[in-house]
Amino acid sequence: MAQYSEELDGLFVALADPTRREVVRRLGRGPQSVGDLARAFPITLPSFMKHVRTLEANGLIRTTKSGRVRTCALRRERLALVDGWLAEQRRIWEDRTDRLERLVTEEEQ
Amino acid sequence: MAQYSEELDGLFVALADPTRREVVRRLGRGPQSVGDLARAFPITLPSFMKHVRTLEANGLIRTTKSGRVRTCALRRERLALVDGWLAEQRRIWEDRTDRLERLVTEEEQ
DNA sequence: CGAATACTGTGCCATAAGGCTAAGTATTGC
DNA sequence: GCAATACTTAGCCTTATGGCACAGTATTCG
Repeated sequence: MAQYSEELDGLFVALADPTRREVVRRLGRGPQSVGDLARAFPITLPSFMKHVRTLEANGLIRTTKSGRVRTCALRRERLALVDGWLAEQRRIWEDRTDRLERLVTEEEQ
Repeated sequence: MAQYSEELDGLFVALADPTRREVVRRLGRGPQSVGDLARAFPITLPSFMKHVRTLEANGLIRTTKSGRVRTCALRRERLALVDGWLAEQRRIWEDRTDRLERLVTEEEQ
């Protein structure tokens, strides 16, 4: 099970929930308070807060509290890690097709 | 909760497990039988088969049975959907920074 | 044909995930 | 200061997830 990454795992788990993915989408437009975000979803605040905590625990967002308001902001550099994993898969696949092509070319000779 | 996609949801859920992510990685190098794949993991075959079924149900792999051997192959075009979602987030963020920059530029005048 | 191989199906189990209500706590506005 | 606001905490519930053992089916090999 080479190449196991707990970090990547958390990121994918965090993104595996539609509510959390939508939060990420909204935060892409800029920071927002928990309350403002929550209003967009059909679940209770405590339930919503769990998602916020999950996102923060897995590093996808950063939150700060000022007075009674907690503000959330996206951490783009962490989304880049997911991107990196996908890029790796592409690279593996491309290496493979390159090898296959060489093989076919050689056989054609 | 605009923009909800059950398809994307399945893809992220499928990729949220390290075993399944590793299977995807291995299949990037080319198709492989369930048995050959399973040997790389410290779980029983029935447990491993669940992962295979999850991957197939969410469209990340295709499997075919010939004789008593089931062969798995990666569906790259489906990984591209995940890529697409990430690209969208990047686009949203870039639009936003463009707007912010315009704002800053205007204020500087 | 009989044994070995490669899954497949069933049922059980423990934990985690995601939701809720109800009751706090800390700030802010009147 | 008192009420409203904006979370927070706690506890509970249901379903989903990931793992297991054990037994079965279908192919293939000697």
